[in-house]
Amino acid sequence: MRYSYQYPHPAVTTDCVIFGFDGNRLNVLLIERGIEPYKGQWAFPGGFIRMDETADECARRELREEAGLDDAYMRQFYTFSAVDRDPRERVITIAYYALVQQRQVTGGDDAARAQWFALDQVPRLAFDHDVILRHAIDALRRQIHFEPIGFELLPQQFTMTQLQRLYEAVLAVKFDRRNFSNKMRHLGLLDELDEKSILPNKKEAFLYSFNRENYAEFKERGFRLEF
Amino acid sequence: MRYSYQYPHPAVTTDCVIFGFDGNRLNVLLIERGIEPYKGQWAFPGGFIRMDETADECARRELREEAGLDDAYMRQFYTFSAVDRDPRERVITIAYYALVQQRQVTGGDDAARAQWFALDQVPRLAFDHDVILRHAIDALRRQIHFEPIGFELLPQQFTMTQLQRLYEAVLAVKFDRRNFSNKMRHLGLLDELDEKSILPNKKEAFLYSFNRENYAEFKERGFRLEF
DNA sequence: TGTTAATTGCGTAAATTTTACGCAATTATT
DNA sequence: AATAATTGCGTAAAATTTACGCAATTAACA
Repeated sequence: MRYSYQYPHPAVTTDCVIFGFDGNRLNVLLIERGIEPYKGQWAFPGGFIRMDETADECARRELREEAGLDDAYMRQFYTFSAVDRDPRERVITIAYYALVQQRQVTGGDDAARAQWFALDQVPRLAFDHDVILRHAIDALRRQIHFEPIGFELLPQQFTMTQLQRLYEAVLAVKFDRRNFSNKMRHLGLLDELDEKSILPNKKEAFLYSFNRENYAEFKERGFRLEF
Repeated sequence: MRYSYQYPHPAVTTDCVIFGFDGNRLNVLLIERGIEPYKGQWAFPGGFIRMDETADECARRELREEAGLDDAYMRQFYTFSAVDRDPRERVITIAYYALVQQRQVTGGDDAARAQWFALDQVPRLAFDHDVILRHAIDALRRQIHFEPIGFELLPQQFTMTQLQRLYEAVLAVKFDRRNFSNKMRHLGLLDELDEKSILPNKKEAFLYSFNRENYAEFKERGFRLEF
């Protein structure tokens, strides 16, 4: 008991919902807790903020320490402050979601066990992390309308079908293959590459990459897919 | 110095950007600080979170205490955590914006002085509140595409022109009067009332009100105005 | 009181975008 | 060799967006 204040202070943590895309479905990376409370249950990587780091830095550090992930796309989406969301003490958590290429991480490292779960197979989570997950999905869906966020989930080069599967997975809808392709190509967000893909069990297809020059403008002006 | 912890805890506050609409422009309500730091400078109403209240409750309490506002529409939009954003100690603030009918509040009450400022006439603000304001405007613009948020800023009954002015003020664009009206009426979001308005210096016009039944669906599915 | 300007209601034609498909060519599977 | 899946390239119809016209009413002002 070494740090004292005139008024009570809550503890502050960051938690990070990590979304990955396996080419077909959207998944989340969970960590099995090694300590109480909720020992043995699944939770998002996260931890207490240090006095010399911002929330962004904290979230990024936890991501590295607990999930072995560097350079992930991250976004703060909500701060959860229910009074009794942590049994130990008053803890307010600043929640982020991250988008990563799923193959980057397979197992976690260190002591903790990390595992990918499909969105409809997520077990009961520690703390109020169920609530946090629901909010994260909502935030991601909202964001995907305004920003070409999905590109963070795909490899540098991808086929149109891969891109479509991603959008379908995030928004939980189905698009017409030809219309999706037409719309995407006319948006100017993609560069059509000369190469073609060689994917297992697939016919070869054109490869695309993300056009960084137009990225900023689409972030500003927003863009929307039919649905 | 009466509250001690094993690890250092940051202080946590909420701050609230209050948007009002005067029929023509979007304004923010600022409070002149009566105490150090930044005494005499303008800032958003806000204050330290209590251990028995959520951030939502805290923001609502501060709104009532400092701006005399009850029942405002409020929304958390970002948490600011720069290490030295407060000269006193490490303070993390959970930021909200509120939408109110501007006539509800004129002057603040209590000791503090409250005043409406047009967005382009906001003075230098205390702390990092300039940054917070910028983020709040961005968040509001983003939100207005998905949710019929603007209705919180208008009286129960309003004319189509009033609604258009509101959207124009928030998005900083101009719409064609006839197209705006057509689109809005076809959206099904409005109830056309039998009454007509009697506004000063205006020709009488039909009054509309917000159709609460369709509100939820539009929150879900989103809707977008041309621009 | 007469004239001008602003405001409102009600259109409509053209341009653009969305939507719903067809069809042939290539590749994997059996 | 036959069948199914995948991809590329269209196109016509439907729906929406965009850019205006025009008359009627009210306010403002000479």
